[in-house]
Amino acid sequence: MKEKVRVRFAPSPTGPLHIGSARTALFNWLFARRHGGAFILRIEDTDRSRFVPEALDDFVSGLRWLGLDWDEGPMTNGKHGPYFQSQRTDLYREWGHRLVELGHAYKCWCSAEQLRAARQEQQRAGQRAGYDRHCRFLTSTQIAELESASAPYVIRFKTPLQGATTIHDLIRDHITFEHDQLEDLVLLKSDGFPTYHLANVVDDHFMEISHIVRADEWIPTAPLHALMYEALGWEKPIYAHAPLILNPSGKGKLSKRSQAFTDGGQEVLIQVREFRSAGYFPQAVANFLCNVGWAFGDDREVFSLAEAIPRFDLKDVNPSPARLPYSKLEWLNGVYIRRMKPETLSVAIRPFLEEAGLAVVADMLVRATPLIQERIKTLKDAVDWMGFFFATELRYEPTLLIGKKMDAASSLAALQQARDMLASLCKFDSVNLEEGLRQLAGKMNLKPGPLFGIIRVAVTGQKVAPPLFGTLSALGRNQTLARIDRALSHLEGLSPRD
RNA sequence: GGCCCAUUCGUCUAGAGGCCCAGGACGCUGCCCUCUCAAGGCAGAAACACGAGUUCGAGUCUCGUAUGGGCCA
Repeated sequence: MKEKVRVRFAPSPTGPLHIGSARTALFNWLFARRHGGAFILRIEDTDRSRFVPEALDDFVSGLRWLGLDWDEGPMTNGKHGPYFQSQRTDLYREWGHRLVELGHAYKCWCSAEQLRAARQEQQRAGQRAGYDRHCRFLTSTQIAELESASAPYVIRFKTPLQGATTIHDLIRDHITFEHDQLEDLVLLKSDGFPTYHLANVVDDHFMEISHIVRADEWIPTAPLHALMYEALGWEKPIYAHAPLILNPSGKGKLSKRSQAFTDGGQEVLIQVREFRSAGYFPQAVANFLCNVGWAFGDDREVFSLAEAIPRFDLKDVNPSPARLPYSKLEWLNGVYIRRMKPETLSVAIRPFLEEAGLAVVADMLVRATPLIQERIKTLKDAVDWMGFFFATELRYEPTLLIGKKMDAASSLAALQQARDMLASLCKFDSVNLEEGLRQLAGKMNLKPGPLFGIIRVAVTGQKVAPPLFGTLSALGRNQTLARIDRALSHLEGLSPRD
């Protein structure tokens, strides 16, 4: 076993950073940090047809946002670069041919038509599908002939026909594959580009990767890779196949989805950047991801990555696939929000308000933030909870102004008296407001609830809003009175008096 | 269809043979607090897929079945 822990996260730049990939990256990172090892970022960009140029930026910003820093890879130094597979194709070609020289791989000249015909023949005969190994058994004269015709070929791995390969996996112990179930897969394509298998094995070897932590879905390729290491005489890394993340329905893996969708009313986020723009904190998302497939211990659910590092071990990762408990993320994000300093929170909230088109007033924001801190679950929630502070004109159904068990006329009278009292109140702060309004309710023989409700709608335009007295005081006397005046005219419209 | 993986409350999980008539968390329900909504407090409902075996004893080990999933076709 290699003495130094070196792990890698090796995404293909085919789209934005997926939450499932992020979880794999997180486990790699935790493992590296736990053992004082290196976390390497490698970009597997040999598939030109699916290449998305913006993907790299998205990976970089997504990983950084989550707090996962890499020791080697794009934008950092490293002795094992380059870290883009597209810049290493000579290496793959070299080792692909070396495998042929060593007798562990062979050139295959079969055309697409030949392959299709062979497959159909196998199906008809009820045999196992897969390449029929035609070129594996070519005679040397046949090979020489094809070589001299310089016909296009691929390089296939020569899988042993008998025996079995056992993969040692940190998360699931041993997994054994019979060789007669394996295929002679393509390593090097006819255009000279490597397949995933070749590039992966070559890179992991030369980058001195000690542990391969990847998703469950790669288990079937593990025996091929192990066989390749053996053929090349290279030391094998240790495998750890992390459980898959499933769709919320439990049907199918989440990775198949590329962007957010709605499932039974629940918004299902897929891309890391979607979590970000939905108003989740990176600490909460990272914490949340840790709790799927792994447990901190001591019945603790809330913790930082720094706290997780010393306790993390791949051996403790739960092998069964899981869905993301999104409702738990909401709760967790709320926990982080409640723990923050209000000033910090208001800074985080601001862009979300602006995004919603609100004209944010800085000191109003600072005054209002404590009122909503324990009520919002995401930063985006702030738009609904404090948007009215910044609205120039409130829009609401005037009948909402009618108090519970009251009519328009009595509501109008109550609001009018409240307005007079608020206008004359000596100090417009929470304590005074509460005292004044409660006294007023008593004087008018009203229960406080209905009265406060009328004022709440008048001032916020909503039936549900932050605590009334704090809201009024944060809003200030002028705004409060102006909004009440508007409400009074609404009520007058509802109760025409002669 | 072949190979492979997995299976504890609705969900995420703890549990490495007796500490488990199974613990925590989210969610849900009820009560308390209360100006609405939250937050908080208290209480509650809720699970070892099934069947054999090993063992004095199995959620925990073995095998089979079922179900779900992955890869390939």
